[in-house]
Amino acid sequence: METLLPKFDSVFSIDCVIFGFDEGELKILLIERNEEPFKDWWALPGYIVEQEESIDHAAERILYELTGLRDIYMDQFYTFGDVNRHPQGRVITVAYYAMIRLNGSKELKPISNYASKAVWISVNDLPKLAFDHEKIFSRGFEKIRNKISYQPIAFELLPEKFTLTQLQQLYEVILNKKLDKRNFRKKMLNYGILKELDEKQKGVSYRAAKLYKFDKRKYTRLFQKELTFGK
Amino acid sequence: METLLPKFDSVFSIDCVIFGFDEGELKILLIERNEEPFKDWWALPGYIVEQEESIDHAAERILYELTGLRDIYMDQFYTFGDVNRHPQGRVITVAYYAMIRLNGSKELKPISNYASKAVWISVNDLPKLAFDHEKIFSRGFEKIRNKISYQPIAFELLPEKFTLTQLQQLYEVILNKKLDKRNFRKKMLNYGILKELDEKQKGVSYRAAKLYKFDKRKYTRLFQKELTFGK
DNA sequence: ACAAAAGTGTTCTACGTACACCCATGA
DNA sequence: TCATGGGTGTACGTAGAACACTTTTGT
Repeated sequence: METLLPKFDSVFSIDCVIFGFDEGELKILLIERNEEPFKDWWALPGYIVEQEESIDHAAERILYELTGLRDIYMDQFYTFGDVNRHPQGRVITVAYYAMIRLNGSKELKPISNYASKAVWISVNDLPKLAFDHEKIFSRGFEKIRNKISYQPIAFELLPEKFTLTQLQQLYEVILNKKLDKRNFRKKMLNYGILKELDEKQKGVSYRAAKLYKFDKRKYTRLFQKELTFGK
Repeated sequence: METLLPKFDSVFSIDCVIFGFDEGELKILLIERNEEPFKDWWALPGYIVEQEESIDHAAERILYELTGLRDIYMDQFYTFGDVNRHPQGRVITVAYYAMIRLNGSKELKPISNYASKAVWISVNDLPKLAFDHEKIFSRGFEKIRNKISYQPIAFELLPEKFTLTQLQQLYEVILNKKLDKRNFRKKMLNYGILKELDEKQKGVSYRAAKLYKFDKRKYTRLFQKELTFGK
């Protein structure tokens, strides 16, 4: 391909804020870097975009390399382009968030070679992060906090079958406030996007709760537009 | 600066969707390119980010070169990174929108040399655009349509002193629907963020309307959070 | 006097919010 | 039988939505 474009010493990268919900806590996936710079620091999973790869594809690839998962809900949310954000040169990074169903079976398969390990860490308990990754995380968190109020993204984080209490807990940790149980349930059920199952929770030492499913079919039929959750 | 980073044939650029409101119409600023590729096509104003320049700075620079204006409301909204979006190589572009007070005096000072002219064109009457700029425009328009519902960005487009009818017209063109006059005025005035002036409209051949100002001081005092306009 | 837009209130409905107790289950 | 969360209803206040006529001003 002929190019008339000027050449700069510049690189694109992708960084991902990958959310999971487990044991009542909102977590993100962090890696421990085993490359300079910031070797041995915690960082968001991310890497350089390849020459012949779209940025969406790069985001999916990075997620796959770390988790073995495909077809995950991902969304681009901001691009960070300060001159000195990377100590070794000009790197502009496009940030994505993803939401993963942890399902108890949260085994990670880090196929990647740029991370010595990958772990889920509660968003309330994050270590210092490499580069400007704390800023990136904050902005991503703000984004989903915002989005959960008008889009049904919460269901991406829950197991397929969940109780209303689990759903409420998830809203509470993302919005960082207590919600009223009766009001929450009334509102949720009123939307008509939950399918009540004939099944109950198992293995709890108290009254078992009914299980529900997110009814995506009904959701898209009812709402071309948007909901307002969690307010 | 030592660099261990790989080198790609890749370039960052910025593209801007610059909105203005004039004669009851929402317009954007387009340039006619005088460089290949897409020479003589209409395009969004945009250019390559310089080596030692942040992307926010690049966006402001591009706006300044075309309009002579600084300190304008600008916001990054999406990054477009498909492999073949530029015919001459890999170009990832970060898109910004801006809002400009046209004020009748809408003279443009295109200091730039990559555009043979720049004009304001109604969003309802756009020509075919170069590259993927139609996609970029649509996404930017969607973004402000969304944002105007919960943030007071409309005032960035209006003259300092405006009538309630002008304000309503602006909401109507952005939201693309008719609003009820009485409800609109009641709601707007209830927020308490408009300052009623002792002045009236001039030069109209019918009953002159009261002029208002956006009271930014009151706005920030009242709302740490957000409003919901235009619904 | 006419044309054009300014300006103004009420009613109904829907939704958010506050609030506390009994129930079912497993240990 | 006890501990633990599951599950439920009412009353109030607020905000959005529907809806039409009179007033002012310049020509």
